[in-house]
Amino acid sequence: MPKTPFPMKANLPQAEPRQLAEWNEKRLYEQILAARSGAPVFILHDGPPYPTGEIHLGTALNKILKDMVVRSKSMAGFRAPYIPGWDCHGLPIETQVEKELGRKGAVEPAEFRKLCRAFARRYVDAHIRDFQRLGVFGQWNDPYLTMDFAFEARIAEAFLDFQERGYVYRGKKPVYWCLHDRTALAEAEVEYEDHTSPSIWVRYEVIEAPINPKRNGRFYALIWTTTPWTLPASLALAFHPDFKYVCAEDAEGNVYLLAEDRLQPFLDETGVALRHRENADERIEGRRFEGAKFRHPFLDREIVGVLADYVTLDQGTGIVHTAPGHGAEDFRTGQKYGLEAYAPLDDEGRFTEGLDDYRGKTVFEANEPVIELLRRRGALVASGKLSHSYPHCWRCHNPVIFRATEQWFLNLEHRDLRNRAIEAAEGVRWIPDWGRERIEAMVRGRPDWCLSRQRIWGVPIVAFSCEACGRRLEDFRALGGVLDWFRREGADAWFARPAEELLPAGTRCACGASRWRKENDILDVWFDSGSTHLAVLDGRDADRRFPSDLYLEGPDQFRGWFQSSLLVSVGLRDAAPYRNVLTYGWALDAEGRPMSKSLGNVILPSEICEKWGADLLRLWVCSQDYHADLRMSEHGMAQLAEAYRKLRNTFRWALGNLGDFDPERDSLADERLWELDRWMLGRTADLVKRTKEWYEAFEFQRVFHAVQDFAVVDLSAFYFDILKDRIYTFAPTSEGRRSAQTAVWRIAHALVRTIAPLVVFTAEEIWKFLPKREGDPESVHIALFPKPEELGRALDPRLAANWERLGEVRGEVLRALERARNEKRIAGSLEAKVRLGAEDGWRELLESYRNWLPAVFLVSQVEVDEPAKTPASAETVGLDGVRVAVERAEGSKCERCWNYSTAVGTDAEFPTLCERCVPVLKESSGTAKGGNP
RNA sequence: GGGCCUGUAGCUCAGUUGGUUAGAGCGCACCCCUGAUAAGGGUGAGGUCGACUGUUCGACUCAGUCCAGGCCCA
Repeated sequence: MPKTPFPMKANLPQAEPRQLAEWNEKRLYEQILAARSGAPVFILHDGPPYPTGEIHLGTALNKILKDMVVRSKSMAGFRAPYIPGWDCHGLPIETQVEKELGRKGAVEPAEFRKLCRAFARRYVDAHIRDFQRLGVFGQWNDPYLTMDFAFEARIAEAFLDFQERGYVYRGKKPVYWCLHDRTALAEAEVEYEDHTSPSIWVRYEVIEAPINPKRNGRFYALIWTTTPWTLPASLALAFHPDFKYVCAEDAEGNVYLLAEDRLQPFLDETGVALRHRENADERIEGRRFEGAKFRHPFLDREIVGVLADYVTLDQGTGIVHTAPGHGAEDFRTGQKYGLEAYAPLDDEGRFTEGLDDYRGKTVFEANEPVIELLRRRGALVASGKLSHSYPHCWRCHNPVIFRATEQWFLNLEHRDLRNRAIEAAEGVRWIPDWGRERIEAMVRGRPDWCLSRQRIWGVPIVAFSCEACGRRLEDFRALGGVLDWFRREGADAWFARPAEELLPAGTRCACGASRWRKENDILDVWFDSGSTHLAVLDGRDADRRFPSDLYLEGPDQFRGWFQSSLLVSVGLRDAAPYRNVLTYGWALDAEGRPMSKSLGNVILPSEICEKWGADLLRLWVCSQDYHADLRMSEHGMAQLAEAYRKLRNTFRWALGNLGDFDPERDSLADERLWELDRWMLGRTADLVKRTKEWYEAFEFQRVFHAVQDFAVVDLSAFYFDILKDRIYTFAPTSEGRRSAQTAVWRIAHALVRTIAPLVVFTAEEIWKFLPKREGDPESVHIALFPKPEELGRALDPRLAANWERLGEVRGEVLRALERARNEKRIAGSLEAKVRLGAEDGWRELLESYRNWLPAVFLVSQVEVDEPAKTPASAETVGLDGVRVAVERAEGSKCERCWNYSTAVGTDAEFPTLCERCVPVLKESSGTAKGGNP
C-alpha cells in the first residue's frame, strides 16, 4: 500500500552527478545566498590547497567539513558565503613543471612562469570538479587564486608594508646547498643516501671553565665530528645542560672533558687509553659550561661554551662543536648566543679565506687537509670512517652541505610582534581548546621568519639595489609603483621587464646613480597564504568582512597557515584574522596508519564516489569524531552503507504513506492529534533542539548518531511499525489516519532538513518527493532548520511519562512473544493474545490505555488483570509488577487487516472481515476504532 | 629525542559534578513476517572502559608512569 517513486536503491554514483548538474543550472549557491540577503554574515575563510594532482582523502575531508559548517550556518539563518581558494605558487608546482619539461634551465624564467601558471590553472579546474563532486557548495566560478594579478600585487604590497614598518631585515641563514648545481635546495629536494664520512675526535684546549683539574699536562674538551671541513667555521662548543661531564686523563697527564656516559663508548670505539678520574668535584653538570672559553685547534679564535638540548648521548662525546653557518641547529644556537652565521665559502663550496691548507679547496676536498692540519697541531685525538645516511641532492645525487647565505627575514621581535601575536591568539576561540596552547608554543619558540626563497615561481621580493653603490632602494612610493605593473600583468612583469621600466622614471639612488638591479629571490609561499585574508577579506562588501569567523584546517596548519596568517594579520592589521579556529584529525587507513603510496593503502575520494557515492563519503566524515584521527576502510564503508540504507528506507516509508496527504489540506490541529502521535512529535522536537546545539558546536557526529538512532529505533522499529495498522486499514480520511500522517509528515519534514547539511544529495532527493507546505523553497538547501515548535505543542509531561512506561511494558511483551515464537505457539505476533497480570501501580496505567495496547504490542488482543487472575503460564519478566502470558488470539483472521477477531463472520455482507474493517468498507469515514482514549 | 593529541564491544559513537549488573546503532548468530520486500520486525552473544601504580568507602571518570598510534618539530 505505501507508494512512492522515491527509489529504495539510491544508486548514488549515478544519481549524484545528475543532481549536481541540476543545482549548477539553477545556480543554487547564488540562490541560497540571495535567500539570506540582509541576514547576519558568517564567514568561513578557506585555506588554500596546492593545485597539484588528484585530491586525496584529507583534502576531501577538509572540504566536506567546511561544507557542513557553511550549510549548517546557512540553515541556521546566516548568510554564509564560501569563497574557495588555491595556493598557486611554490615548489611543488615548479617541481611538477620541471618534470614535464624534462631538464632544468631549458627555458627562461618568464617562460617557465607561464608554464607554472598554466599548470596551476589546469589543476585548479580539476580540483573544482572534484570538490563539486563531493557536493560542496561555493563560489566555484570565481575562486581566489594567489596567482591572480591583483592577488600577487597584494602579496608584494604586504611585503613592502612590512618593510616600511621596519620588520624586514637581511641576514644569514644556513640552507641546504648543492655544490654541483650551485643552488640552494628546499627540504623537500633533499634525499638521504648512504655516504662515508671521516669520523674524528678533536681536542679544544680549555681556557676558562668552572673547574680546573689538577694535572701535569693540559686541559681539553673533547669533541667528535664527521665534517672536518666545518672546523674552520667552528665558533662554539655545545653542552647539554642536564648531562654530567667528567674528566679522564691520558698517559702524558693531559685531562679531557666529556660526558660521563660517553667515556666508555669513546674508549671502546677509538682504543685511546684514557683513565677516568673519579674525583667527585670533577663531575659537573653541563649547564655550568655556559660561557666557558676554549681555544680553536688551529685558528687564532676564542671558542665559547653554549648550551643546547639537542646534544645527545647516542654518539660523540656529549660536547658538540658548533658552526652556526653550517647547520640548522647550530644556527639556532648561534642566534641565541649572538654568534655570526660564519660560512667562508663561495657558491662552489670553495673556502674563500682561512689557512693555506684548505683555502681555495672545496669542502669535501678540504676534509683530508684539515685532518692533517689537526694532526700536525696535535689536536687530533682519534680518527676513523663512518658510513651513515647523509643528505644528497635529489637531482644530481651529490652530497649537499649546509651553508649560510644571505636571506630576507621578518623580525618577530620588532614592535613586539611575537608577543602581540600570542596575545591575539589568546583572544581566539580554539576548538578543541588545546589549539591555543599549541599555537602559542609554536609562535613563542619559532625563529625569525625567513621570507626569501631562491626560486622562480612565486611573488618576487620587490627590492632593488643600486648598481653603482649597492645601496638598497628605500623610496616606498617608487617601490609601490611596481605594484601597478603587477596588477596589470601579474608578478611576471618582474621577470619580463627591466628595473628601469618597473620603477617610475628618474628614480635615483642617494649616490646619484639611476641604474638598479632587481632582487632575485621570491617570497616564501607561506607568506602568500598568510596574506589571503588581505586579498580576500578586504571588506569590499559584507561577505568579505575582516576578521573571519572561522578557519578550519588540519593539525599541520598550526605550523603553517594558522601561524603565517596570524603573523601577517597581527603585523599589518593588528588583530587575529579569525575569531574561531577549528582543527580536525588526520585521515588514516583501517590500521591507523597514514595513507601513502609506498604502503599501498591509499584510498582516493574519487574511488569512493564511484563505488559508494559522495553522500557515503560525507557520512564517513560526519559519523566520526573528527577532532581525533579518522579511519577509512572498505569494511567501514560497507557498514556506513548499511546505516545509510536504513535511514533512507525509513524516509522512504514516510514518503510512501504521504502520497495522499497534503499538509495544507489534511493536517490535523494539535488538539485533534492522537496521543501517541503527539508523543512522537514531542520526541522529534527534542531531537531537533539537540541537533541545533550540536551543529553550533560543530559536533556533526552527534547529529548523525542521534538521527540515525532515532530513525532506526524510535521510528522504524517502534512508531512506524505501530502506525502500519492505522495507516493501512483505517478509512483514508479518518481522523486516526490523518493524525498519523500529520505526525509522519511533520517528522519527515523536520528531519530531512536536519540531515541536509550532511547528506546533501539524499536530503534533496527526499525533499523532492515530500509533500510541501506553503513557503517551502524548491531546494531543501535553501530551507531553514526546523524549529521545535513546528512539531506541535508539547504533550503534557505526565502523558509523555505514561508512554515511556508503556514502552517498557512493550519490551517485556516482545520478549514473551519471542519465547512463544520459539516454542512454535505463534508465528506472526497478530496470532497472539496477550494477557497481562499487573500489580496496582501498573494496572491503572494499562487499563487507561487498554484500547491502545493491541496496536502498541502489534497483537490482536490484550487483556489486563490482577496478577492472581492471569494464567499459570504467565511469566515473571524483567519488570517488577507485570507478568505476561501469550495465548493464541481468539476468533479468526480478518482478511483485510490480518488481526484476529471473534467478530469475523458475523457480518453478512463481509463475512471475512472484522468489526473494524466492515464499517470502513461500508463507506463511513472517521468511525474506525482503535481508540484515542 | 622534544611539544601537542588520541586510545570505551569486530566497526562508529554515548557515558551527566567519581556512586548500584558500562549504554546505543551497525555488523554477527538465531527466529518471525511477506501490504517498507534486493525491504521490515524480534531475541541474543560480544567490553579486565590501552596497561600499571596511586588518591578515595568507591574510578571508565582524578593523579602519576608506561605502552600503542597520529600531527609537528628535531
